[in-house]
Amino acid sequence: MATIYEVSTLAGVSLATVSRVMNNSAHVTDKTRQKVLSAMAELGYRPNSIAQSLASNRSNSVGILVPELHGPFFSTILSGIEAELRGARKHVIITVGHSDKEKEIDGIEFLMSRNCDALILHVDAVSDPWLVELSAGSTPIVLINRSIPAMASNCINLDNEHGGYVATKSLLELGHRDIAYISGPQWKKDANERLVGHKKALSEYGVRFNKNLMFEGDFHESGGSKGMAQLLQTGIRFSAVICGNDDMAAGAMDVARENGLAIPDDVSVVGFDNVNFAHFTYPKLSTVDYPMNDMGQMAARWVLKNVYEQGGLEIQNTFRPELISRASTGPLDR
Amino acid sequence: MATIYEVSTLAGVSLATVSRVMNNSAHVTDKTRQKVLSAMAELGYRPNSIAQSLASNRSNSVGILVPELHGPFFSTILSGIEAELRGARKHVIITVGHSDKEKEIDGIEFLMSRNCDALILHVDAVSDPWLVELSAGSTPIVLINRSIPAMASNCINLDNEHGGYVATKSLLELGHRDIAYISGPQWKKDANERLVGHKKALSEYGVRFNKNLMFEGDFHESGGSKGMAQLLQTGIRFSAVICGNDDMAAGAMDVARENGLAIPDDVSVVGFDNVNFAHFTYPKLSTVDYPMNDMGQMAARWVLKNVYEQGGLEIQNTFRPELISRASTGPLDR
DNA sequence: GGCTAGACTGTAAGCGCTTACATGTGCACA
DNA sequence: TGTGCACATGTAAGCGCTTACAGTCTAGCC
Repeated sequence: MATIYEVSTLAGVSLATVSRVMNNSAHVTDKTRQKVLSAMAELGYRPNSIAQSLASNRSNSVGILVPELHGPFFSTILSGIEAELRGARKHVIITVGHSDKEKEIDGIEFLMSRNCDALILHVDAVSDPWLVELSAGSTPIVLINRSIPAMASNCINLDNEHGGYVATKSLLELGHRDIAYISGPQWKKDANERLVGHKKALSEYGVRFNKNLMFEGDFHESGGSKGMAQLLQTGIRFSAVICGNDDMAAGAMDVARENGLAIPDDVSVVGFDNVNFAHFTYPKLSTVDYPMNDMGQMAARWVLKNVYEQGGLEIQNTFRPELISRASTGPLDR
Repeated sequence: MATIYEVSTLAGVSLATVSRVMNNSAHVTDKTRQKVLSAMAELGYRPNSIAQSLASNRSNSVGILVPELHGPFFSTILSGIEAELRGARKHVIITVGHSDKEKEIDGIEFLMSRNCDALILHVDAVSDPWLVELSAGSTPIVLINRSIPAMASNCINLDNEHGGYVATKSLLELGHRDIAYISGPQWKKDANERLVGHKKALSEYGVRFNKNLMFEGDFHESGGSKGMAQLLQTGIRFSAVICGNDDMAAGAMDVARENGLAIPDDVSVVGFDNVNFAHFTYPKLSTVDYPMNDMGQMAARWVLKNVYEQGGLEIQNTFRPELISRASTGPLDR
């Protein structure tokens, strides 16, 4: 691979001039520029971005950390980030945290050691104070799907509480009063906030939260299955169930059907996230729309604006989810 | 951030010794090693991997290019790659090609300019000869889901033809003879090979391929919908339809149902890929299992073996898909 | 013609590491 | 005591760029 040195000798100019042409960083006469450009073309020169990065202390790459790579949720976020950054000729280095504290820290350290210009993190396990401290360092940090007051402007998050609220309210409006809830793991903030919204809606309608109608799942399909199985076993009557995400909703619907329940006639089901398969389920799942792609895009835009100083960009820190009403919910009729 | 220089002065040794401790590259007395290690710990030192990479011409990172980031298919492949590489403390830099020639080349050039030690590519648009030439360069290349005889040992691929074959054969065995086919874009190799397998099975059973029962889709849900709509419009009778992938199968099933057809009683449907939502559809989709995770893992393993010289690894270049029989297919009864 | 400002280009010192080579040390052996 | 050798450590030259600073050249002015 040709180096800048070879380009400079072929063009008959100095290294510095070649560098200037590459970076448009100073006045270079058109004639010189042409010489350099044609030398580059002749040699098929491409700058070594590692060397650029070392010399300039800027890598034009943004580090991303997500809990998982597979599954529709995070891949859609990634897609939003990548598309936005790619348009600005920046690139992504992706790491996985598995919602595990050590792995998250390890991943972040790796990204920092790669001189990333900024980090976009979807972390679950590390603590708020740790993140606040991290963000006080020299590498800008954006948090996605997490809200920390001390660094609010670095957070791109969903109003999960509102999501939980609208999900529940939609059922209340349909006349349901005995509403079960299969939550995500409560140590995850988003799962917890959704539950808070649920309770808020209940209390607005004067319905008492019945903790026997709640099951704490794991955000996976199997958690939904288990949850539904357990709820049915209690023998307590319920006409609707809200699930912390769509995966669990799918599991819950399966088990409900296996137990001879018709959806939505016997039990209405609401999910959360509106992932790609939500409209493939049977019946098609009513769910709370999580604008993952948009939020990924917004996180990337934050970086473009605050790190790469691109002008004219509006940042929206909080997204308000809406209910997507499909066929898995119906009015209470008895 | 502390540099190796600060570590060396604090430990009272030379730069070279610190480097040796980091890389276990030569004999260093235990006493010296301890001094260095504690100096590192005291300073919270982490090596700058950009500088390491420039000096050693090795980046410990593997470049990945996939057509898309969103959707279950590629994200599962990525997940397989990342997990395997992560275990070996290697990292991934991910780029997207959008099945567009220019973007694919651009992405590959970016990855090479980042000094990736190897590239794992899922490319659709660039030509075989171009890839052969690329792979003759100094950066090792692995192709995933593509088979080029001239570089067969660098290819990790699915026997797509066999997949198309088993899908069709399963229907033939159920008694179907009028079998429609909604293919992927025929310029994509995998789509084409699946079709070849389909025809092969037909001819084995003495059934003529009817090109009026074929529709060329785009691998997206909407392509499946369009395909089914068009097939129904022809008025030609068919009792089963095979789709080039699961997304199209989902679209096709929807349209079939909208037209009053029962699945599988009026029409059997088979998909391809077995993506995450295949068992969420109604009825649950019979499909050809594409071991995306395993293949991603295998591509990563190839790199571990051939680039990072990790011993004891078996490479399997071709994977043979199997049919997953679910509820969307049934015997022909008339 | 001599002078100066401003535009262009070159020189060289790093960025934080790795590594070939040189040097130093201690020990076994004759 | 001298020799040779293996092991431990240091020295310094890069890796391919960026960029502060210095130098050269031209045009415009008195």
